[in-house]
Amino acid sequence: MPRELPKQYDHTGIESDIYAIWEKSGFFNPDNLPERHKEPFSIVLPPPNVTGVLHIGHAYEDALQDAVIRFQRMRGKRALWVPGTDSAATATQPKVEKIIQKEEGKNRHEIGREELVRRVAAFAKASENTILSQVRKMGASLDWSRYAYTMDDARNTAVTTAFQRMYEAGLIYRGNRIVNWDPKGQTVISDDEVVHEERDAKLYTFTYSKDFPIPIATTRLETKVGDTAVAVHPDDPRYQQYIGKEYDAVFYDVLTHIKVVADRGVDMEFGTGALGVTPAHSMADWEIADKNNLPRPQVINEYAKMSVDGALKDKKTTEARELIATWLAEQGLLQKVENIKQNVSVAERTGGIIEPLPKLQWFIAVDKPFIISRSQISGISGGSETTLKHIMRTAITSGDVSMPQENHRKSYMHWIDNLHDWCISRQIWFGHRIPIWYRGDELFCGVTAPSGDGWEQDPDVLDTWFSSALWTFSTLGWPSDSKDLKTFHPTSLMSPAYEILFLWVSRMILMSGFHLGQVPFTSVLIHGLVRDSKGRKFSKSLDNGVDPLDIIAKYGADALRMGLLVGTAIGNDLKFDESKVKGYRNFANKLWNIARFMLMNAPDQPIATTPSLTDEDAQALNELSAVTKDITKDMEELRLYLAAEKTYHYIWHTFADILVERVKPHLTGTDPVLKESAQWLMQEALATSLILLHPFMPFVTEAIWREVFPNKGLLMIEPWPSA
RNA sequence: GGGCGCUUAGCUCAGUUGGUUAGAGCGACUCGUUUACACCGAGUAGGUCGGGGGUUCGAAUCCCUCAGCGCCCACCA
Repeated sequence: MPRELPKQYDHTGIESDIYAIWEKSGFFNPDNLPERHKEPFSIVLPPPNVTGVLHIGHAYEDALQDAVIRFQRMRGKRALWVPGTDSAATATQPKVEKIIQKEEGKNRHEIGREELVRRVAAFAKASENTILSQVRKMGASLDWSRYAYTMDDARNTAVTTAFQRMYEAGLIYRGNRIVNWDPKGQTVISDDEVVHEERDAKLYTFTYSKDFPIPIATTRLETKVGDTAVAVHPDDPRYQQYIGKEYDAVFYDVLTHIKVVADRGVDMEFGTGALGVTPAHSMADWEIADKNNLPRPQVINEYAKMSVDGALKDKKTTEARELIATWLAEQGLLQKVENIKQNVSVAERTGGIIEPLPKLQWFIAVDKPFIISRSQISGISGGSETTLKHIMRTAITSGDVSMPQENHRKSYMHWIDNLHDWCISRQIWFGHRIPIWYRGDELFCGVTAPSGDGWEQDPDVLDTWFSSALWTFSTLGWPSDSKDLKTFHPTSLMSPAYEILFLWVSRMILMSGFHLGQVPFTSVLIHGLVRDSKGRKFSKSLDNGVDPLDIIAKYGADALRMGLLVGTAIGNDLKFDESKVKGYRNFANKLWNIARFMLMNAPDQPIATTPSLTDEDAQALNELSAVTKDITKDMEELRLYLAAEKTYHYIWHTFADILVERVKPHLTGTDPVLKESAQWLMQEALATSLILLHPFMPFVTEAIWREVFPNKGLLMIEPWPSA
């Protein structure tokens, strides 16, 4: 008796039912896959923020990676996709602090470190389920049994072990350096978290005192009480005669001692051609002072207030600037004041104006030679001398990590060339605390606290990217020599947004290279950002957000996945277009109706062996086989947008529009040969179509598969046609 | 200042190592109540591939140049 499907495909309900069936099957876990799945293929999900909600960018990333992992699984690979979440401490702690401030009127110092950390951790854990259930809604075939969290025990062990080993290798050191201090967030931030904003500023030209021969220009008068030198270009005829001379001056009410030094970095054209050197409050000046062995007094503190003794003490920097300007004018030392545009460094997260300060921080030395004990990276042999920077460069140039998008590869190499030591300490409380303990002059570095009394742990925590950098192997059991690590590392693919190429991708290469002598992944597919229909980034202030869950509710996850993937070359930004998603909802219905039609005209049982076929039907199957081959190649070479579009096109404009129409009379006619040939064609074309489309639209294809081939197993592990 | 891109139909974009009349989706227009589907079907219009020059038998594709747009990095005190 022919079965009959409803006239319309309704994704509501079906999607969660299908996901439950998949999860129950156990096939998300490669250990449960049938015998034929031998060769490993692994991806580690870029962990979303544990306190976050699924946004359209995640949806895109999930669609992309799930398509790849489903394809590889059907091809017979031992496919593993590892899920996880990130504590994202620098985002999470302030969030919780804000809540506490609002509800209890207390700041973090009133709460205390231990209690705050406990609360932040609890908050993070409580929000975990939100993001995880949302990722499930996308249809992501993640192995939940291997779920990892950056702050769970296994990952904590990995982090402290990694720190200890690098410390012992001499690659982690503590140093006094000018860092980007964010007075608002009360922490150091990395260069990558600093943004530059153009602001109006006043450029003051003045001399320190009446007998000081060289005028200098600055926008930051208040820092000048901390000057210890004036730098001029060695070839500058105006100032050559003064090089090496030293002067005393009472600047405002601070006794300063200024030496004139030569430095080729000084631009003779800018300002007066002379640079007032403030070693403690400028990166460039710090280096000049270092070269010339000059003192480096700090005159501004962590709260962006003056710390110099005298009348300026505890004044805000802006206030001190006004006071000094007035004083200079009164003394007749101020030559001119100009209004200029200036780029101000601002903390991306808090909006605080960066105050460069000298601070004791922990760093990873990227240029320091060390002996790598073992290495599988081409061009770096075990036991040879190398540097972390060299590893990061070689991983790409050797091709061990394939980064086929040339533009991204170029900017990666350019970034490596300009890379400085990585400051890994942060002055917040929630996060991986630096595994260093002090007792008097003693210092201990270890995975666990030292025994004995009087030890105090370093108060700082690690940059969140430190733990993220270990992610490909910390999720697979490292530091133990686990089976997973041996089987699935290096992972097969990493697919991050270009935003985090430097922050994350490069640092994974660094860590994996040092700790395992391996690359973390063998290929990188960098994707673009999802923007709104006008090409703007999604942001709260623009209120242009699109909630993927709303879209899923309206059109289904399958349609959303297609809408995100089709027609966008991977690596370029894409504009989110709801009408496109709607189109793929219609497509799901089209496919559903092909199946409906087929079932209406099908024999009771699927035909087991090829019957005698008409020439036309045989040719149609040959064409399908050619299409399959083409699509398979696109999938292998990660041209997912083409594979998806071609599949769509075949199903709608060849299968539905041409084949179905052509065989209709045969199916309803009386010639048994024509009829059986047509039935076979329908059955085969549908089966292949479902397989080809499954990586992109897993729900509707699996749902149809269950209706049409109830005696077969799950479509998600159906073998991909070998073509 | 250094680096990387983009400019193809009204809109959003493909075009996979240069190869026959440049493609898709959406939109527009015309026609269609055929029992798979109106979340549909049949069809039509629409592009000198940003401008100019060059290489080649052949260029949207390679080179030079001009114009416009964007991103990343650094940052002048």
